[in-house]
Amino acid sequence: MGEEANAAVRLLWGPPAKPSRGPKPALSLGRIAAAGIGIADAEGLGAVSMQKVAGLLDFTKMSLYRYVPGKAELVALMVEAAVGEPPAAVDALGWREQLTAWARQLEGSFTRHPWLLDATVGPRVMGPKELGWLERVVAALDGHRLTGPERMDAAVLLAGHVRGIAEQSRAARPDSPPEAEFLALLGPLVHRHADRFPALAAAMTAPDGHDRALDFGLERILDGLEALITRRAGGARGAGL
Amino acid sequence: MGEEANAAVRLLWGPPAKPSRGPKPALSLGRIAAAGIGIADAEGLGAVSMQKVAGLLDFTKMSLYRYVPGKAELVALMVEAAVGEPPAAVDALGWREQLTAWARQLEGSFTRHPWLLDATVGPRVMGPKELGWLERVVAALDGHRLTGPERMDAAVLLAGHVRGIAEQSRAARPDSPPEAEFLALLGPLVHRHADRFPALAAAMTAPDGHDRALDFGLERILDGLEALITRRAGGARGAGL
DNA sequence: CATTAACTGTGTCCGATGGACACTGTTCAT
DNA sequence: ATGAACAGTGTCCATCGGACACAGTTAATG
Repeated sequence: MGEEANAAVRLLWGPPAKPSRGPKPALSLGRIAAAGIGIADAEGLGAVSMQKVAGLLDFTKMSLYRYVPGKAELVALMVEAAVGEPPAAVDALGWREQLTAWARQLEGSFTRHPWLLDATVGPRVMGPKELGWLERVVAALDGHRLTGPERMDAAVLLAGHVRGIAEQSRAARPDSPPEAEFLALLGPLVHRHADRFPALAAAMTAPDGHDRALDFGLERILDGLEALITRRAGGARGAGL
Repeated sequence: MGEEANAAVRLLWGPPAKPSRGPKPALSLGRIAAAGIGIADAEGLGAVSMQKVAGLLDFTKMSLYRYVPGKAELVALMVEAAVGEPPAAVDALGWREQLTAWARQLEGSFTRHPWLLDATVGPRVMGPKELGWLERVVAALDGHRLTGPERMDAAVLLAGHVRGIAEQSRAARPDSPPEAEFLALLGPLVHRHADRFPALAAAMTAPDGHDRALDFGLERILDGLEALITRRAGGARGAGL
């Protein structure tokens, strides 16, 4: 059990390379991942196939299997390379500012590589960079009397929000590899059935720009966290535990 | 453009059936969707193929195409059937209680049908039931001086949180169709590289039960929304606009 | 009642996918 | 120099979604 998972771990966490006997590898994990990212950026994750990646590098499909155990691991490498390094911790800033910058940067990654949304669903092995992003959130919340699980939960909350915003703004974008006008389809649909969706019909005026939408949720979350932090800091001791 | 999208709209929103001339259809959209859901529940969304669905109904693969234009629309039907009806609005309850119940019920749907997480990524046409869920959030926030886009943003925020929690708790479940022990893999990984992830290593004690994790984020979000609502209600008029 | 047009389900075929496996050729350690 | 380890290739396979032509069935029409 977990053979394949361990293979992914070795790829993402293992040593960068080991000198060996035979001919020198003409390819590298980095080049393979970059080729995959190029395809995914241009045509979506669904267009990434072993054939296309190999073709882009002027190699045969099967040669890739010398470097990567399978497609899942290829995608894992692509994700790890595409999320990039997490933003550096700036101790001078407060936790609110740090988390705000974190969320904006993460949203930027999702915008640059929309397929990241598809590639990061479901149980998977996270690479060091992806874990680094998580680390930054938890670290920013250190020293505020939040328990370990609470800090983790806050990170999940923040990441989930950014994901949701990125997904929504991707659907609204008119380019996108798959199709388009889904938002243009949704508007008339809601208004045509305004009797069944009165609140929606009333609320759907202009679709909030995704910057606004990101900031709205972000400020609600941070306000909620701040309330918890100040409550813990020393304020009312009566609020049970 | 949008031909296929319109086909999906017709399937999800169109009339239930129209009496016609030829032989009576032996199948129905409902049965087909149910068969697909059965497979997805048991083996994951990836295991859902036209062949398997047809086989489960003792039909040929191609017969399904008489009912459904393609696999994307099949999945759309499955989603619409699996999310189920949104919780009824209980006017007696406050918005906090309504949204809490909403989030818990949605999380329940994701738990019952983990593949919903995979099926609801990316731009797609939403069915009436899925839209109904959205409607309930927006309706619950009516009458609190929030703008239309703000209420929509709040819905996205809430839905994103539930998604995030569901995804995390799916990864932690030991059954799951694809693989397992990803969380069991993550723990040792973090602690082995505790130098690179000090905050994570400190915070990763016990993985918060998913009930706790859901409620944590939920309360932060609701606190944040409440702060905004009371601020709008009439309090400080000095907070610009 | 006979005809006909519409509709349903099936069989066959296709291109593309991920992957297994055996094979040739290259290179380094001995 | 020789042999083991390794890189890249070619061939093959099951499975996928889907196109298309066809035969069987049924209801509306005369």
